[in-house]
Amino acid sequence: MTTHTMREFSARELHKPLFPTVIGQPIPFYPSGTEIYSQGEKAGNLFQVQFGCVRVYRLMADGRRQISAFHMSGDVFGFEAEATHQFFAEAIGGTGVRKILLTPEIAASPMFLPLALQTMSRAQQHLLVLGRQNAAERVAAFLVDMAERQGGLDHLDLPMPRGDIGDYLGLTIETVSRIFTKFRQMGFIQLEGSREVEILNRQSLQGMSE
Amino acid sequence: MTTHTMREFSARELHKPLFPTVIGQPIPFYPSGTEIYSQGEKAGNLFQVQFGCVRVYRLMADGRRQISAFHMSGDVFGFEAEATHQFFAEAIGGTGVRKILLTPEIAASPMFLPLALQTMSRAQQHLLVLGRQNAAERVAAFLVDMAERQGGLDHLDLPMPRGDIGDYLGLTIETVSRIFTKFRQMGFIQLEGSREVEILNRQSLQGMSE
DNA sequence: CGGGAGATTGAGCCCCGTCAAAAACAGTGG
DNA sequence: CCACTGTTTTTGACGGGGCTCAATCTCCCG
Repeated sequence: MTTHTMREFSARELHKPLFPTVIGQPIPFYPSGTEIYSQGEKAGNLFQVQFGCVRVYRLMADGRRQISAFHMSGDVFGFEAEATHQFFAEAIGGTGVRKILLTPEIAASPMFLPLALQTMSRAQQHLLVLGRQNAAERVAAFLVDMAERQGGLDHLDLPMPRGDIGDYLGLTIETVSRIFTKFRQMGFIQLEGSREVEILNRQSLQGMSE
Repeated sequence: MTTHTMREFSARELHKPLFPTVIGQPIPFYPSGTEIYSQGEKAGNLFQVQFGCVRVYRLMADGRRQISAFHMSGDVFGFEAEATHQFFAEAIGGTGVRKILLTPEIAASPMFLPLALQTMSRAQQHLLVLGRQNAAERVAAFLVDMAERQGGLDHLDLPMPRGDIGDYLGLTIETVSRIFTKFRQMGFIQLEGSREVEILNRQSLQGMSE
């Protein structure tokens, strides 16, 4: 594990809180790869990403992994139907995560239900991708989704490594890499390093993922 | 479309209502294959299955279909993050569905959130199946899940045709059929017609789907 | 008994997973 | 600034699981 410097963040860097934060707590900083919660742990808190990115996933006994969602700046996650967490949540790269104590008042707040339903809706949308789309369509859908979530610009950052993308899309790391190469050769995207993507032909990507 | 006789159902046949029903409405009966709601339609109602079975699905432009859930007697469905439905819901076989007007009081009821979260949780669980399990594991998971939802007995009814199972599991109808045959040959299940399954070796099925 | 929908079975192929190696990249210390 | 090391990504060769196409079978109902 690489060492990281804990630091305080200025208010301007941080997302506007949707709910009151636990009083007196500094925004916790999670170094790359560290656990936010784990399967079996008692649930009952929500989390809001302030900066960075979080992966939420399940593991099978033999190590196969399915990432059910990536959460980016502003996203609220940690909704659970059970009393204990059914998933693992980990920071991807250094990530700031605000913890929200899940009180009855917050559960009754008008912000709460729409956020829970958004998590549901994203999962349902992703079922179509995993169940019925081929590798190229999955990667295209992923790029379009990431671009939208980063403000709809043509330039986007991928905070996560290829392995995470594969485990999110139900593909292997090699297949993801091959599709990226293919899209580059077809002139759909341009890569600047492995984590930065320039979308050159959004039409084609969008059409492919529908 | 086959013709069906509309009839009234005695109170004993019906599930105990979780929420008050729309006054004066008889429980609607949906003949096999009929639409309950469709994509783009205005959302804002919940539905509770009284008997029979419902499939909720999405379609791609080229006709590929992903069933995101089956809903059986007692289940509540129709939760949406948006103002319009993002899915189609259809009866499988003759099905009774109670409509629940989604008033602010019901949305605030203590029953409501857990039901919404259960829909979310089921979708997330299904992501692992679609993303990371092979055909045999998917069918095993499906059988175990259906058995649990029918009271944990070793005998279970499959209200839906093979095509629906395929579109739920992200497989073709042929692959589903082949796996059923394989499980029969391995002594895991016994088939009585195509819609009734006797589970002979639950251990193996369960172990396969974990 | 006949007709039709659904289910099963078979043959062949292709997409994507597996295994392996090379290349690109990042970090560390000299 | 560069050499060294470990990690991530890319690329290649190959095989297999599941899809496609097609034929047959089973099960209902009339």
